[in-house]
Formats: sequence, C-alpha cells, structure tokens
Amino acid sequence: MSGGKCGGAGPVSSNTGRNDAEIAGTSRLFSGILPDYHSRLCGAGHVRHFSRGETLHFEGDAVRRVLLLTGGLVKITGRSQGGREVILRLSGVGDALGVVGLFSSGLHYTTAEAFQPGRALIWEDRVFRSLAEQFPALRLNALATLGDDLRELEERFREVATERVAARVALQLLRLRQTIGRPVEAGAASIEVSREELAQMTGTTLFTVSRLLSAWEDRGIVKPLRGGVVICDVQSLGTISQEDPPER
Amino acid sequence: MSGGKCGGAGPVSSNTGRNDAEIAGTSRLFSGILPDYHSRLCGAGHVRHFSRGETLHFEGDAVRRVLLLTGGLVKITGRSQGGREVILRLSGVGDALGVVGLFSSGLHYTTAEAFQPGRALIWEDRVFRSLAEQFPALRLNALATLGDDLRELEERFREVATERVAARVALQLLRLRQTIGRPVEAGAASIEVSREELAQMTGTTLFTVSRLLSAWEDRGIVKPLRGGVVICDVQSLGTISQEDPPER
DNA sequence: ACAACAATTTGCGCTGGCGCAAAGACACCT
DNA sequence: AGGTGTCTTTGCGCCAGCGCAAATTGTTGT
Repeated sequence: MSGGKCGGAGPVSSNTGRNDAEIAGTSRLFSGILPDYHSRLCGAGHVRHFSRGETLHFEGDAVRRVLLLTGGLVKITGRSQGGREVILRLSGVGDALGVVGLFSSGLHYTTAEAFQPGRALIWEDRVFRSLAEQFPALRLNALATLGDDLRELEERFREVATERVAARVALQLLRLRQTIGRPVEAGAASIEVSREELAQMTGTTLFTVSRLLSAWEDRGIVKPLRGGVVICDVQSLGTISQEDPPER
Repeated sequence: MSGGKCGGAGPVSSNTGRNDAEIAGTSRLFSGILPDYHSRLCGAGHVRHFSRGETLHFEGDAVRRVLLLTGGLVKITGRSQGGREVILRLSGVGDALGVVGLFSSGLHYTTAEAFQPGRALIWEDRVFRSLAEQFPALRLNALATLGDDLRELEERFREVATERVAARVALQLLRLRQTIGRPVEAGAASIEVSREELAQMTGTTLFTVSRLLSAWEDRGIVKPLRGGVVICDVQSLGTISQEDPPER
C-alpha cells in the first residue's frame, strides 16, 4: 500500500469532508448545479479512502453505489475467460463510477482497481437515484461523460484494429501524458504506468513494449524508468504514431 | 421491416407517419414515456427515407439533428488518417443517432452509412433539446442505450486486444446472428455482411476472413455466400471462440 | 447472351510481434 | 547489509496472419 511515490501523509488526506466537497464541486458530474446545492449532494454521501491495489468493484457485481473520485487514480479493466486482462480506461479525480450500470443493467461489467491511493465520495444506489431525479443535471452530465468514454474507446478500438504496435503505444503515451503526465523538467513529463499496463492498454505484450521503449530511448525520445516512463520528445512520438499506416 | 432484399414497394414504405410512430413507440428511446405523448414527440419531427450506401452524417459534422431509425440498418464507422475504416457498431430499428454528440462535443465523431435502405424519424437539434427537457426519460433512455453501446465496444476491444482472429470472427458472427441474423432453415441463420465488413468489425483483413470461412465451410459450420454468410452450427462457433486463448 | 464489374478465393512468401527463458536492475523488509 | 520479490531487459526462434497477384464466380446492365 501506500503509495508508490506519492505523498501519503500530506495535509490533503487528513481532512475528509471539506476538501472533497470542494473537489466534487468542480467535477464534471456537478456541472450545471448551483453551488448552493453542493453541500446537500455531498452530505447525502460519505467519504471513503482506498489504497493502491484495492478493488472498488468487480466485474459482475451488482451496482450498489456510485462513486465520485476526489483523489487518486483508478484503472477500469475487463478480463477474458483466459484470464488476460485489458485496461479499458483510467478514471481520475472528478470521474464517476457506477452511474452507467445503475441506469442500465444494474451490474458492473468491468473491474475497478485503485492505481494510486485516493478517496471517493460515495452514494448508495437508492440515494443517488433519488438525487438524479431532483437534479436532472446529474444524468445529463453522466450522459456527456459517458459519451467521452465511448469516444475514446472508439478511437482506441480503431487503433488496435488498424495501426501497428509502435503507433498504438506512441498514441497511448501521448494520451497518458495529457491526462496523468506529471511535468519533471522543461518539456518532459513522467507517466507512472508499468510496461505490462501499457501493454494491456494497447493490446500487446510487456515484452514488445519494453523493446519499443528501449529503442526510443536510444533516439532520446523517452526515458524508461521502473514502473513508468518519462516522455522527452512529444513531436517524435507524434511522428511515430503516424508512421507506416500498414498498406491497404 | 422489411428487410434486406425484400419488398421495396410493399405497403410498409408507402405510408410514412403512421407506421413510423408505432415503431418509434416501441423503441427504447420512448420507453417510460406515456403513449399519449408519443404522437406529440413524433409530430415534432419528420420522416426521411434513405437508400443503401447513403451517408447520414460524416465524422466531423456538427450535430444538427437526432435520428430515430424506424427501418433499415446503419453502420457506424471510424476512419484513420490512412483511410482504413473500422466498423464500430451497427444501428438498427429503434436505435437513435446523434444524441450523444448533441449533449457533449456537439460534433459527430463517427460516420453513419446506410447498410440497408430504410427510414428515420428526425428532430432538429433544438427541437430535440427542448423535448429532452420536457421528457427527462429521453435522456435517461439515451444514457442506458449509450451504456449498452459502451459495453459492447468494451467487449470487442478486449477481444481484439487479446483473442486471435479466428475467435474474434466467430464471436462477431455469433453477435451478428443475434442482431441481424435472418432464419433460413432449421437452426440456420443468414447474415448479410461482406467479408470486408466482417474484417472491419474484427480488426483483420478480408483475405483472412475469407480463408476462415472457407475452412469452416469444410467443417459444415457455415455456408459462405456472396455478400453474406449462413451460420449453420452455432455450437462449433462457440467452441472456436474459446479456443486457444493465446498463452500468457 | 455478352460484356463489364464487383466480390471472393487461394497460393505463396514474408515479417511483425509473440512466447519463452534467463539474466539484470530496483525497491522494500528485517 | 543482505535477502526477497517484482519489474524489466534482451536474445532467440517461430508462426499467425498479412500483402499481393491472379484466378474464379456471382451480378448487373444493355
């Protein structure tokens, strides 16, 4: 537990309710809802902390609550009967979990595992349903968020179906840089995602990812680290991502 | 309706409003809305017919209207810069197009092309927005539908990232059988999808699909036709779909 | 019927990327 | 420090599936 490199004992995690309400207030889920109501919304739920590696829900579980992440990072995965796992997306601060399932099948069809320690504002399913009736914006925002998730997955589906591995990994690194990249020096950003996870995001193997990163390191494009990568040359990655659209 | 090659001049397509309203009434989009209001909803839009090959909207277009398909079949595709096209999903009777884009980016990020001739009930964007405010169920239903689309794409993403081609094609055939399969004899169903389209759904090439189908024909599992396939042995396809989950 | 076209099949050769194994390189615990 | 477990790298061999070309077959228009 405890997280890898991140500040476990910072002042942030000491105070539960207060800070989380502020974060929730700026989340997309709350967008369009008057701030006056925010405390009411937050008050209807409770805060829970979770540590790295903890599973928030399993594939197949019934949806019993809705979470709004106010800290940390969660990976959403799917598993094949053969045990192979793919990473469908990452959810970060401000993202909601469970809303979709709540309004359709009632089941989680993915697994959510904490990637970095964090915390979430939690509503029991019935509570959230009732809130959604009082605040239609909640559903509207859920719809918009879901639309974005779908959009990104469509893009990645297209990639895995048509691009070769090098291009896919380059594209994924560029996306990760935008979402979870942490600046380290001028122009460089670090991404804390292992080789295996990168492979699970792009439909390849950790070996191939490792080989690619090694090759790119020689060209000064990235700097592989244990459990992560530093992206040095965004432009080159962009070039690689467009290379060789395999014939036909 | 109607279907594939069948009756273009039948009574169905002669009458516009009436029949479409009935179909719309049973669509998922209208679920939870009292039938009394259906005519009002339908009256706010108009009907349009389209023929095979016609494009309903292009990737990048602004979302100007919402369509509810009351006939025909539409393929939703994405294209890479290299011109390669993938089929993200098929939309059939009762499915709505454009809702997502309307409530998020305002743009279509996919292309919709008619697969079979058909027709749709159309609302101008402003009109639909206003209807959505009067009938919150519209948004709720859109949310649920979108959830299903996401769910299916997640499944296919997992497949293309982890399964080998034979398994992916088998799984896709089984899915198509459920959605657009037309029974031909005892236990057999025909699917009118070309090799190339099958390839674009599963992330492979038309050559490989052709080879697979030929091999399966020898085993009596399918019967390849020009522009389609007849599925004879569902069970064997199920077996194939689970075969060989490549090691590791 | 025949021509022109579109979809499909099939042989052949090649290679991108996988699978495996074994050897590093780190981080953490005691 | 040293031990232990995890993550990563790299060499090697191999094969699933692609790319191409040419033949074949089904469809449509005149």
